[in-house]
This record gives sequence, structure tokens and C-alpha cells, in this order.
Amino acid sequence: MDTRPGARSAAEPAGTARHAAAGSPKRATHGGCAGCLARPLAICASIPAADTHALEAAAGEVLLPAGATLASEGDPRREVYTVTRGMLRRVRLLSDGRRLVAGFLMAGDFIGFSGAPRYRHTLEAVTDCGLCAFPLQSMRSLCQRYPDLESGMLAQACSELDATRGNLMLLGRLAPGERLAGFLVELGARQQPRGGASDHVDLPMTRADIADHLGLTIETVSRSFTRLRQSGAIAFEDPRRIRLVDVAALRRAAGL
Amino acid sequence: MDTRPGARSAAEPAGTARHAAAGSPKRATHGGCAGCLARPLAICASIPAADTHALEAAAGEVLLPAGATLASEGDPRREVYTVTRGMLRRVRLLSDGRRLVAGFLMAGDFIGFSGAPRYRHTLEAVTDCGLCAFPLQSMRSLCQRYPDLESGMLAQACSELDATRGNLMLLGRLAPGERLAGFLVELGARQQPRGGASDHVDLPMTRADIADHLGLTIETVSRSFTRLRQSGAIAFEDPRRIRLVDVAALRRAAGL
DNA sequence: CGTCCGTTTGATCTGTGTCAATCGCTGTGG
DNA sequence: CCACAGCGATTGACACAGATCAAACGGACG
Repeated sequence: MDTRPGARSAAEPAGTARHAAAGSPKRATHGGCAGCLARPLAICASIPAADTHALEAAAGEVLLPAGATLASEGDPRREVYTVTRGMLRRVRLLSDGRRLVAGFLMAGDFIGFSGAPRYRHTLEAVTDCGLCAFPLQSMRSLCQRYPDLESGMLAQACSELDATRGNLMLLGRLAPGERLAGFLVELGARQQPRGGASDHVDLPMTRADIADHLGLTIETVSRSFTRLRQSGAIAFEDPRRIRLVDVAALRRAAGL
Repeated sequence: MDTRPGARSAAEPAGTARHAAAGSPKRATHGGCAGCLARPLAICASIPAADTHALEAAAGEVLLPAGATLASEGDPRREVYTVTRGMLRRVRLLSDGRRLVAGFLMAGDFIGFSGAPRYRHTLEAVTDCGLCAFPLQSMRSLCQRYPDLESGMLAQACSELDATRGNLMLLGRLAPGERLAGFLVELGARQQPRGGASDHVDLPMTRADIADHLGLTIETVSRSFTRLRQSGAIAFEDPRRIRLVDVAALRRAAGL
């Protein structure tokens, strides 16, 4: 292993609109909670449907094209967000170019569980994204008015903590194939309540994103995919869409 | 790298009382919040000093000798805890013996930020420990009575999430020496408000614990210690007590 | 049809895991 | 009091998994 593993991995825009320029965030007025597909998955569900006007009043809508940056490491944190559509990655860079993707964010996920006054990660859109933005101050007053909202946030923060601790095991003790198996199972499980098929996983991110998420190189990720395919655990529809043939074997490999 | 890294690492009791039998938890009545050294560091600080009787009424005290187990992976979660004294480790085991130490818990740390109905980690005392135990139900009613308590819990959960995400970078992208540097800096920073000297770090845990925390082997941990010493970044007082000679270099190495 | 870029595959190198021996401290028993 | 056993930590030799280097493939788009 190299002293500087992953130093080659390059940050790059990617996703649905492959060759689109990164573009920049667009602000819009809030579209309303009633039709929001993410609402049942998000902390917003802690506020009764009758009171969504309070949420709508506080929130602004952000449209983020694939490749665009929502916030950069070191920026002051002024807002928190709920993802309503698309996927983002949470990235940290080392001065020598090594990159870590600390996680992927999907519809319903909350951005803002941090005690730090500044962002500790850069947030980049993997695909075109939609988000609800809440100024920190508004979120605080909403929490005071709706105690259930704070409870919901605590519950979601706890489940994110559980997930992050699970990733520690992936990175600390699992072999490449096992890490990939765990990643696919977890991603599949998260996509299912968001309209995904039970035995398919969509991979809107690049191999470099996966590699930097699993602490590997793109070559090792690719080889691990190939081996999982050869073992019959997965099948490719195309490089960005995988069929989970033997979920039990994948779960076993990941130590779940 | 092996397919089963760290498979050799053995779980073992250790700490202050090296050869003491593991022993078992002892229950006691609560000693009172007034003299509690951990209180200012813990979520308990969210409840005004005048109202600590509510905490004391809900809490039981647990004394845990070094090596003893507070809870095992898979056990149903009935209580949450605040550590008042000593150090614990949060351990997950794979069926083939690979072990991950997901973290170390110190005075003021809260045990119970999880959405799962069962423990996802085994909690073992590294040294003799003291804890305050709260039945889940009592904690829920305390949160309702004292909204600041729930805010405090959310804040602490967020800071734990920040710390855990930081560990992802350690495990995912840093070389052994860098991981160890980051570990020492972080441990030193946590020990300082708990009565530690600013330039010393106590390591009550074994090299095996450190190895399983950093995703390495004990040999690599030992060699990394040696190299940090040779480079002048640290000095040994004994294997369990380190002087941080060049904190800046350590922070730089860890990408902080 | 050709370029671009992400992905896959092959060959080689090296850092870290594995195996093994030694050191040093602690506690024990003759 | 000293010899010995036990355990954790350190150090050395070697092997191999995965990183690095390099090339080819394949779809998207102009």
C-alpha cells in the first residue's frame, strides 16, 4: 500500500448529465410540502401535515445541477438542508490530493448535523439535486415551536451515527470485495424506500467516488466488481446499474 | 494486505488493574450530581444545577472494573449511560475474529445515541469505570420535562458525528503513521479538559486496542510509534504514556 | 468518424500483514 | 532473594494484497 493511498483520484463532475458544465445553484421559492416525495423520509415528517405552512415559510428551494457545489469545506454554516431529489457526496480533501467521500446523501437526508461553525466537508451534487434550505436561525425557532421536530432530528442524527459507525467497520477491517458488498447492500436498502427496485442498485456516482468512499483505488473497485460478478453475487445491466443476485452472500461478505 | 486484516487481534481485558479478573458490574445508588467531575462535560449540564434531583432520581450508578462488559452486541437496549470516570471501548467483532474498536469513551461521553433496539457494539471497560445509568423511559420523560436536555443531546450527538466522520478519513485515506498521529492528537485534546496535561497523552488501552481502532496490526502500530519517536514528534515516558513533542507536526501528518 | 472520458484489464512494485523471536516488566513461588 | 512464567511491546524476515503504472475498451457526443 502506498504512503499516500488514493492520491491519484481526481474530483470530477459526473452523474446524470455527464458532460454538462458544473453550473451553479439556483434559488427558487418553495414548491410546497404537500407533493414532496422526500417528506415522509425526512425530519419534515415530524411536523403535522396541517402545519407544513410553517416549514414552507422558512424554507427556500435550491436546485443544484450535477457537479455543482452546495458548500465548500471551511465555509461558514448559515443554512441547513433537506435533500428532496437527487444525490450528493460529502467530500474531504487532503492537501496532497487524497480524497475521502465520507458519504452519499439522498432524498430525505438532512444536511446540518454538526456542531462546527464551518463546513467540515465539501458537498457536491452527484446528480441534479433539489434541496430545501433553512437558515440556521429559522430551524432553531422551528425546533422551539415544534418539539417533535427536535426529537425527529435527534432520531435522524442517531441513525446517521449508526450508519457512519457501520462504515468504520467497512474501512477499518473489511477486504475490498467485502467493502464493496457492504456498500451495495446499504445503497440498495436506502434506494428501496425511495422508489428503487428491491434487487437493483443504481450507481449514479463514478468509480472514483466509490473508491474514495471505500478507501480503495478505482482499479481495485473495478476488479472487486468483476470478482463479485464472477462469483455470481451480482450482475451488471450496465456499469451504473447492478442487479443484486445473491443478497444473502453479499450481506455475509460484509459481516452483516 | 491480508484478506482478513487484523484477524489475529485478540480481545483481552487490560488497563489499570492488569491481571485483575474481569469482574462484573456493580450497582449502587446515585452519588449525587453536585460533586460529579463529568457533569460539566456531559449532557447533564443541560439541566440546571437546581434541578439535578430529577437526574439523581432517575439515575443509578454502575461501577465497572477493568475488563468487564457493560453490554454486548445484540443485547436489547434498556438503558442509556453517561460515563463519569474511566475509559470504555466500543467493539464490534466479525465471525472470523476480526475486531474493530469503533471508539473510546471517556468521562462525559454519552452511551445511547442509536436508533437501533439492540446494541450494535459491545461496550467493555478499558479501565475501572463509573457510569450513570438511565432507563430509556426515564430519559424520554426527562427530555419532555427539560427541552434543553434534548437540545443538549442533539448537540452532543452532532459532535460525536463530527468525530466519527473524522475517523472515516483516518481509516480511509491515511497511512499508518498519520492515523496514529491523528489518534494521539485527538486523544490528547479529549484528555485535556478531563484533567490531562496539555502535552501528554495517557494510553490506558493496549496496542491491540489501538490497532483495532486504526485498522492496523499491533506490529504496525508499534513500528509507527517507533517512527514517530525517531522523527522527534513524540517521546515515550513508558509504553502507556506519551509526550507530544511536536503537536504541529502531528496535526499536519493527520491532515488537520 | 474521431475525441473524450469513464471503466476494465494486465504487469509490476511496495507497504503492510504475517510469522517468529526477543525484550522488559510484573507477579509468583521455590 | 532470585528464578521463572506470563503477557504486552518491540523488532526482524518474508510474503502477498492492493497500489501504481500502463494500455485497451466502449459509449457519448460533436
